[in-house]
Amino acid sequence: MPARSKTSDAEIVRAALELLESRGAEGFSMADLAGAVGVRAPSLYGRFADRATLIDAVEVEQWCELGRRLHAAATGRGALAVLTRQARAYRAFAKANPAAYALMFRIDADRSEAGQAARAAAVAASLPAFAALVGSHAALPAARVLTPFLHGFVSMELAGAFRLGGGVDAAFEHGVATILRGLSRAGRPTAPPRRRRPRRPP
Amino acid sequence: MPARSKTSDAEIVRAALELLESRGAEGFSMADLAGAVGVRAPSLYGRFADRATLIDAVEVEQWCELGRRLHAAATGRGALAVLTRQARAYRAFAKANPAAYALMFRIDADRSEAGQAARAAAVAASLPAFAALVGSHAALPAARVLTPFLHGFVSMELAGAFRLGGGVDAAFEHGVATILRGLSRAGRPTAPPRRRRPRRPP
DNA sequence: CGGCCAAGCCTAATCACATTAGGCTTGACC
DNA sequence: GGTCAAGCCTAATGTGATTAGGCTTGGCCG
Repeated sequence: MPARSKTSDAEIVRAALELLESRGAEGFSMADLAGAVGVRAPSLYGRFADRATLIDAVEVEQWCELGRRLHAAATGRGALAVLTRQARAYRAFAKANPAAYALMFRIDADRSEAGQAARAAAVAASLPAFAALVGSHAALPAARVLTPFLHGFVSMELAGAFRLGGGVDAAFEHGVATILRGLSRAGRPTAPPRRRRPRRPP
Repeated sequence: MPARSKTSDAEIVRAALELLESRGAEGFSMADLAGAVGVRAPSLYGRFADRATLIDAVEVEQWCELGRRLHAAATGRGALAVLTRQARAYRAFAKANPAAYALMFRIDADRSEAGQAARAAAVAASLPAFAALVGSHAALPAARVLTPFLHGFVSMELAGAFRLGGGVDAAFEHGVATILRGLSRAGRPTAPPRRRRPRRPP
């Protein structure tokens, strides 16, 4: 590989994230990004097909990061405690990286393979705790109650909803607790078995 | 007012919404929009300061529309039934107008006054039902559990999450039911009174 | 009735970016 | 000591928002 690089894919992605966070999705230009890593705009196209691809790479990176944090929050025992910790980690991540977070959930844009995978991996981080809480059969439906709440809550928070007064932190804790309570009591989705431990000896 | 107009603010907003829905937020250009209402791009600037202002107007219009639908769904009695109906109306609206929905919750962009108000009005449509369910004291915290779930769910659905299998419709119903169950049983947020009907005779 | 004037449009710039074309340099490898 | 691909760069090109300046229309006032 002749001619040593002035930068790297990883550095570009990192710089892009930084720019995105500081100036918002608007005001983010290829030229600025290039400047941030010490090259000219056209040089970026040797590494990423176009702006969309680049942004996609940032998104993937952020899904991985979120996955890491959720895994980190999964230590300790007690499904309720773990899920609560993960919920807080999730919100903290979103608030610390609002632009990236917006990216991760932008509605348009077809996802790349890598994006799908990274997202799925992140989401999967909390499945074990759900399984412990409601049984492996009901884990996915249960995740589909808390996860949307988390996403909805932080995205509304970031979008500046919640202006009717009252503490936002308290509302969050209240929501998590309410949902976990609703989940742990009863609440089978369609028609799974009543209890775990199937296949008893005949 | 001399020189009769070829179009109107309202028609422009309507056309913009249509374009937005059909081509996505990208691919939406002032020139296309102008063409759709029979004028040239620069003429739009006589009515809206710039693209952002125009998009804002679309957003406000959509908040009003959502508010109308939620109000329409609020008929009939039984707080649980009303909230369930509103939840379905909410999801139906989002799925029918995905681009508009994305607009309504875009994270960046400072909201205009009108935007704030329209949003608040829409959100307020379900407060009475929550009050009936959990008492007026706890209505707001309760709304802040279900509403984020609704938003999170449909926005994840639109963003193409939920690929791990299982019926999405069923997951939605399950989520709504779970949360309403969690809310109706117990679940006071911070430290409000145990029961309604305060102020008993001394 | 004829002139005045603002509203509403239009055409022709201007500007900011993304993206492409074509070419120079460097250093690994022969 | 020459070859060649990687990695950059400068100079276009193209698209889309936005601005500048001017034409037309029709209500209204004398």
